[in-house]
Amino acid sequence: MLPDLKLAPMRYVLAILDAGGFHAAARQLHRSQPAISMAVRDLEERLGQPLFEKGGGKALLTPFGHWCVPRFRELVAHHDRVCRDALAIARQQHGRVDIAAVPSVASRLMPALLAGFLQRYPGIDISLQDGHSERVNDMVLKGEVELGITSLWLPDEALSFEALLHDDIGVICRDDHPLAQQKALHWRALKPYTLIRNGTSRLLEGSPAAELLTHSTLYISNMISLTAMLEAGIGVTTLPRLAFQEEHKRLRFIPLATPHLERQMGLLRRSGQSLSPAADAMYHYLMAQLGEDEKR
Amino acid sequence: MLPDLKLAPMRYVLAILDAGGFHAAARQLHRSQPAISMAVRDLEERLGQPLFEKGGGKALLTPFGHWCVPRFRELVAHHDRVCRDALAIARQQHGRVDIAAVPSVASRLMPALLAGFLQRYPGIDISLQDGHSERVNDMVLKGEVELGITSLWLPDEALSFEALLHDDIGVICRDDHPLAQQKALHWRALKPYTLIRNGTSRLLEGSPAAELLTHSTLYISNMISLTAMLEAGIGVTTLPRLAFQEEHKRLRFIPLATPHLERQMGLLRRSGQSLSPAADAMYHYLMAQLGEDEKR
DNA sequence: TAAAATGATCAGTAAAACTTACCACCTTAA
DNA sequence: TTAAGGTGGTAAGTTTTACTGATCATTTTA
Repeated sequence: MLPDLKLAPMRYVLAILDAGGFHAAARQLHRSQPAISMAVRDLEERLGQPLFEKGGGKALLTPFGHWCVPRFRELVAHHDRVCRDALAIARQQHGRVDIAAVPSVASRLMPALLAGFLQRYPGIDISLQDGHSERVNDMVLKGEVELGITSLWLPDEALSFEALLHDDIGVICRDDHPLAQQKALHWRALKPYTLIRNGTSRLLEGSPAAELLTHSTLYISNMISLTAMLEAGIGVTTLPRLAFQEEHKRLRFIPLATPHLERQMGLLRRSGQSLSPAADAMYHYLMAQLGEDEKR
Repeated sequence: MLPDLKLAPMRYVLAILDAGGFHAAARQLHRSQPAISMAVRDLEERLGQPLFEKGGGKALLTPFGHWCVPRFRELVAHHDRVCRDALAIARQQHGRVDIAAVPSVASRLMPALLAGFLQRYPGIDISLQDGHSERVNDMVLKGEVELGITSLWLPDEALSFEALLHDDIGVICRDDHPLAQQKALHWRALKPYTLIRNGTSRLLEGSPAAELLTHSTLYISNMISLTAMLEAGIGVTTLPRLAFQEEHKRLRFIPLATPHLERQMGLLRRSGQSLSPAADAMYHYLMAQLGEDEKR
């Protein structure tokens, strides 16, 4: 019923009009002139009506041709628009990535990383939101974001995790605290002091230092409240180094030497679901940037 | 720069989604399954990004595929719409004809003809306007209408005329007029009577009867005024038979036997300019209908 | 665990699109 | 007038593209 009209002959028709003749169109399209003639004739046969007047020496449209040409123009323009947009996205010149990151990464690492990414891929829109590790995990799993930066949580069938960097656990205390001058600590050195637990305290679980948690009576989830407590000298806490905000002048970070604890930070994505071109660019960019940092 | 993305592979992609798989799509499209696979792979290569997830057994879209598919849908739908409309016009299922006709034809012949045409081509819009022969000529020449029905005026390079029917010239008089009972007349029989000239009187020119015009002092262009004059018994006039309105009970039409005068009615169109499909249908319809009438 | 799906691959083939060479026609300029 | 330079159309042959049929590797279903 519908003879499948191809776009190329329509392009030829438009070129004939724009260039003002079959020969001129052929030159413009880098085709031979007979190719144009034959394609146009074929198109006319499919339509069942001529598009060009046959008699005169010049290329003039029939009334039917006059009706067709504007629609051909629109259709070809539509086609080109779709192609251009699709290619721009495929080539990562446009697009959008939604990322989630654990607060420490989001605030300490991402600003510099995203600045570099934006420079490299000026057309890509980025959305970054932070959340604790379970939330990041969940957002990736539910497809709310394509990429997550978090410490490895539960290994999951539906998620794939690529390690990026290690983040050492240490103790945070005020500069006048007895431990403040130490270079490294054994976990037992903490026993005499008040330990404030926080969201990252679970990183101690499964290690000898877990014993400390059982004696702790204070839990603060909010980082601002936590630093306020520490600055007030109420006690000490453990944090990954990245989560320690160096701008607090009176607080010190002392690495925990025994046991040596670290959290593994990495890129989380859904397995079995490939990334959008933009997210793919982000994925490889982060791997390259942070993998490099790791080597130093 | 722009790899020319063809519509067929886009159709394949859509069919894969609709049918739920490569095999099902192949069946639906009456193609072999490898044809689908290869076309999709080619499309993906042109875009530079896969559209379908490769791992799993099922046909699932990548995020990039999800972005592309709605645009492919729109584009394909646009293409089909243009094709369908163009074919409908080419096949004379839609379209528009503008016609002009001399008043006698417009009022006496066209109603029945157009009724038949409308029945045969229900989708075609028709515009009919009347005017005297020079005006019809002019409208065709200026492209205001595609077809004109008129008596041959000046043979013109830019116009082509196809004869349709002969229209005999006769005399119109009231039923109580001395000539009213005649079957046919010689022009000299009119000499004693008042001759009212009208727009068609020029048809007498170039014949012996032209002498009558020189003695006529009354010219009425409007047909309603003319019949009123005739019914009032003011005089007689000459008219082509078609222009004589038979519903005037007191008026008689007597053919002019010597000289036998007739106007040649025909279809006028621009030469060198082909007709729109709808006008072409009208052209051939009129030729067939009136040519047939002529034979009877 | 066999059977029946899925999609991918490869060689061969049929169809399309294109090129080269040539023709017929019209217009323009010497 | 003729010849040159333009128009587009035609025919044979070649390249490119699109497709089929047979076959394979996997995964899913029974």
